[in-house]
Amino acid sequence: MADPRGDIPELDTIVALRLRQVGQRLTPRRRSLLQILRSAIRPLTIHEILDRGSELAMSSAYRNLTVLEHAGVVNRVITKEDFGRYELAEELTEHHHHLVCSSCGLVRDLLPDVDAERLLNVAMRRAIEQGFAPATHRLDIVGLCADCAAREPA
Amino acid sequence: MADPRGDIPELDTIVALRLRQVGQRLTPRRRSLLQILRSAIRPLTIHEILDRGSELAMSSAYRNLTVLEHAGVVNRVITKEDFGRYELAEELTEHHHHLVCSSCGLVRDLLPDVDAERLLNVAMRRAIEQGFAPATHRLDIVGLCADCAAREPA
DNA sequence: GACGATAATGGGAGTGGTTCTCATCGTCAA
DNA sequence: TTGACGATGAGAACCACTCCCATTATCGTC
Repeated sequence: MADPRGDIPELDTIVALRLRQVGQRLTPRRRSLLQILRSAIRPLTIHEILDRGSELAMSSAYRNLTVLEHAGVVNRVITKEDFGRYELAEELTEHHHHLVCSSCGLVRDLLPDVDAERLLNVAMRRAIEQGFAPATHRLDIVGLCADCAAREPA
Repeated sequence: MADPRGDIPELDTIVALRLRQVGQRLTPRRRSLLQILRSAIRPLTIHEILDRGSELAMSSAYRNLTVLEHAGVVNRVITKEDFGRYELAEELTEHHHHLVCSSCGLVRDLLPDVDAERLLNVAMRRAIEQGFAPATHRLDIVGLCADCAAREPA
């Protein structure tokens, strides 16, 4: 029922707290960046962000996204494309995976199911055995989106 | 017993075939690139490749890695670092996942286990339900490597 | 083995995403 | 109001990567 990207009343409060913990403030620019990311249904590129954000300098966008990422409220998503995409951190939305189209570069969110996540813990445990301290994971399903699959019969 | 990165007698044969299928040849440069990747225990950056490959121009390295990737024998790995890493395609080694250190950027291979793969099949099936045609997947376990964990008590 | 067509190579210039610099502006406390 | 300090924005700088093109190697054919 509740859309995970919908209203999170205390989002500002949470974000302000996180920022304060790393010695940063919640400025108007940062608030509008979060607003833009919150209303998106997929990770956005810098240009998509600038298009939606009025009066936002590119340098400020990059700088603030980095600050927000460091504060743990924004996540930089990496794909096969040669530029980054940004989304709200999972803790502020929901843990999810990505569908990545290898043809057109489209990235779409995919909510995982409970059973799948449980299985993943096994992989985490094996990481620990190797001296690694796992914090989270990234799962991308790579293939062709519906549009590209229709276009490429191969 | 058998090290997955060890000798694969017909590697050249397989690679030559794959290249021919996309209208390319197995040249000395490409052979040496494969040799370098084969002897590595983790995905290599361009600079690591150039350091190990004598007399290899950067433009040729990039061009040939792209050709090899297109032929399906090399895989470009993306991390949080702002440059790519290359490894032999899974079909020539073994399907595996990556441990990615969020602090120092280290990438290490992790052989998957049956349960983890089962999870992925679940995720793939759900991708199909959404009109997506999955071809492969990427699973990264993100956290702190042993060295960074020791350095950062947090 | 020589020749010609075609592809591969390598150096350097070009491209574009991202970061850095710094002068200016805004914010907050006193 | 003032002063200190952080945030902002415009553009320069940076760097991974790609493109261009003259040179060189490869392969089939005579």
